[in-house]
Amino acid sequence: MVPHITHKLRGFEELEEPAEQWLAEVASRNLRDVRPKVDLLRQGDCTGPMHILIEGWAIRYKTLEDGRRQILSVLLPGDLFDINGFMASSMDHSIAALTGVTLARLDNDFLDTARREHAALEKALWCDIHVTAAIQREWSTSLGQRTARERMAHLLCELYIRQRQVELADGGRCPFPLTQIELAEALGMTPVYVNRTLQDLRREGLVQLEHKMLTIFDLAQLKRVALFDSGYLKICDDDGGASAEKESDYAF
Amino acid sequence: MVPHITHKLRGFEELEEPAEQWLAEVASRNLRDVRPKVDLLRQGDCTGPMHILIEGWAIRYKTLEDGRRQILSVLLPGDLFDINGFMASSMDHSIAALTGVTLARLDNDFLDTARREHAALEKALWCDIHVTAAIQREWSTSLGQRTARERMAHLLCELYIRQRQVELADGGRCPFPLTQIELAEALGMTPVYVNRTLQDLRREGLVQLEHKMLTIFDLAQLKRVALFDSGYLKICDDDGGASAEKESDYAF
DNA sequence: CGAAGCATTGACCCTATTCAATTTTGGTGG
DNA sequence: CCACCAAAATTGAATAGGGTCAATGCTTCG
Repeated sequence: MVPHITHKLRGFEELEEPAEQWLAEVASRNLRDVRPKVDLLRQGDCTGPMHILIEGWAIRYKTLEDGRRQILSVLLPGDLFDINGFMASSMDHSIAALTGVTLARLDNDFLDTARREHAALEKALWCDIHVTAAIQREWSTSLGQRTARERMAHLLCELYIRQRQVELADGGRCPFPLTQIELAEALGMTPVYVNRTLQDLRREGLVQLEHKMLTIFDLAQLKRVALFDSGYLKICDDDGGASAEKESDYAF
Repeated sequence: MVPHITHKLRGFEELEEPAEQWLAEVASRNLRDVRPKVDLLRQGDCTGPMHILIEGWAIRYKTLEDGRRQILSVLLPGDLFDINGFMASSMDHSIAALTGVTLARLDNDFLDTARREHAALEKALWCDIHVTAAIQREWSTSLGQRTARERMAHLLCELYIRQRQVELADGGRCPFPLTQIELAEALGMTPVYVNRTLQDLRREGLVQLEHKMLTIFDLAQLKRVALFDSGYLKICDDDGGASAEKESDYAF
């Protein structure tokens, strides 16, 4: 049973067998389960140790004094946080479990050990950090420049492709536990308009969203709608007419 | 003549004399001047070596296929880029000189040397990276949740305070070379509305923006308008009624 | 002194918000 | 298995925040 993070890191660097074993081991030690909606780390807290999200979805978010909330990014199985947290400073944002989640807490020497003993893996970790920052920038671009419809399409593409990278999506279908309210907080729009926007996309036969599952009927077209430029995720990102076929063709 | 970056890093960690000397030296070697509006690094390029921005302003930005452009952040004197660039991957965004700028190119072993020989300085560099990421998140929050007026006020606060950290601002006044068009691209709004928003803030006696200089008449009030929570910059951030007085009181 | 870029203004319009009501879903306990 | 409740999804109508278009004035700089 290969953990999700391994799939993701393989996309960045070829990993040696010992590195994969070590990774699988640290990803199965110090596990902790957290119930849905619980904050893992709150704005103002001291930063904690590094973690891998093993199962479930989490979010980073920021709250304004008056209660408005912006979801800053979505953490999927295989994602790391908080890197760099080790330098005692305080959190500028919060992290919360969206669904029930399982976390693996990493030892403080995780990065050092990776550097010393598994060079390729360390490089892959840096790539991952780099991609994480690129995702953040893409969100800014979406929020600043894309219309509601484009933003929605873009987020659906991102979350589908990122899940595909960790083997959680296939044939145009993937888990999608975000409520419309949460989508609204991520996209900087109102729940009402999220609903209407989703209906438009559905009516056009592009996507379907029910029972916490997303189905993308036409990924290529959805990407066109989103002005989605896959470069920033730097990995497998084929599409082809029907998203069910042609699941290969890595850009890396 | 202490370089701007030294002022900033001092805000994060007490620096030893040898560290400061080394920093001043690397900040004065391998200098390069670039004219206004020139791209330093373009979307799709391979990432280059690390640099310090010595003088002038630069921007990170991202362009959509159809030409829409989002400014992702503003680089001020003393800012570093691109950290982590060393791992051969391609740029997901561009960096351009906004004004004429002076850059110092850093050797590839810059971070390693810092780690080996100037521990406090290395820590300060990590803090800086951390703050840079926090700024990015704050922009997302602005773009997603704040109104045009709040966003504008917030950006003015940010750029004033960041300049104060590198001794470029004082008594409510600082350089401000952004055009209204560029402000629009940073704030995700149109130039026309930027103009109207600025006029509102001016009419209320909060700010003035002319001859590439920003004057903030009432920082405390401007922050209130912006829902500005200074924690994310983790440094000097007093205000007090009139922003001209009481330039002390560090939060770090 | 001319031209290009930037700032400003007015009028109109549209995307997305607000408010409020209704229906559906999912989870819980009896 | 059904009844119940809270949370989420959906709908409609009215509205506002900010965009669009187009014209004019102002700078700056070669």
